[in-house]
Amino acid sequence: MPAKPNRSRFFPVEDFDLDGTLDSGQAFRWKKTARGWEGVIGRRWVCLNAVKGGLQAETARPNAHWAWLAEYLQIEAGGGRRLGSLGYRERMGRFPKDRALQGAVKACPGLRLLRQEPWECLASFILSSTKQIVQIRQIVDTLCERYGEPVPVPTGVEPWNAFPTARSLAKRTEGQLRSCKAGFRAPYLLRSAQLVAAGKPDLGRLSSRPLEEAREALMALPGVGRKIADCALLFSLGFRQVFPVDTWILRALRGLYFPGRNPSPDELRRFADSHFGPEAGFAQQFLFHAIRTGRLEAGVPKTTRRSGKPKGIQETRE
DNA sequence: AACCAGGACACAA
DNA sequence: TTGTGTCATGGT
Repeated sequence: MPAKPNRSRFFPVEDFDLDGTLDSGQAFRWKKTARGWEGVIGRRWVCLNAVKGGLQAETARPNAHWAWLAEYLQIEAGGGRRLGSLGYRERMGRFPKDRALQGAVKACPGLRLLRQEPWECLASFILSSTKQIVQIRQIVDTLCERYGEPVPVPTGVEPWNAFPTARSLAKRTEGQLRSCKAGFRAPYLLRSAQLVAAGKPDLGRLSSRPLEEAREALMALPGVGRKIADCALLFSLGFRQVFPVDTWILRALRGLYFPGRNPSPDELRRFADSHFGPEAGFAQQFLFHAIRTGRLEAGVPKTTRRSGKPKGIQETRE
């Protein structure tokens, strides 16, 4: 069925905000250049551009099929009809109809969830703790530069490397990883790489296991707590119901859903699990991006002490 | 120039 | 269980 292998391909899709999605803190390697959004997926260099009616993709080598890219972007692979938008809107239709989330959705049209390589995603988030997104990118870039395999790029494009495999990182020393500015995360990354390289756990198989088992397996890795495990589950293993609670979301939930109160992170996780439903992770990405880009005011100063009584959330009727 | 960043962990109380 | 200090580095 595939046409003859080609280096470029048009994906008809509506409601895909490429800028927002590739710069929303879920993936850390995309760079906007004069050519477009450049990045590496697996061992392939890719350049993406938003064009009328969809996305235009360019690769370095001809592709017999493009399923790998459709999978990453979470859009339909088929050509011809316009696809990808239906599922998108259907999923948003499963969101709760509260004012805060609906505001975030309206503020971030076309924001999408990607499906990344599990190891790259997990390793990136191990490096994310108490780091700003720009700094995570910097560490990841350095790791790729030093320990990733070169991938083919078109002539005239700067060299790109793949994200280093777990096996590659497992061979390094803690000092080497620290010199990539990984700081206190270096031993976590090293030991996790060694375990993953040994198949403990086999990341590729986690996506077909029950959520709790997959989460438990991830949290057994050094440097992987609840939040980082949840990011890997959501962004790379297909568990769309998982709602990672980080400092941004913590403040957002408190400000938007519990004004005047100060629930614990654990309580907020329980609230999120019961409130946001089967697309909770998708909802989280809207809240996160809306708050982080200043399009939605959480308006709550950070506090460590908790007090106050619960207030009902605001509901808007359809 | 302080303050804080898409946290995890060991260790109190 | 829930609360603290610590970890390394750099942006704002």
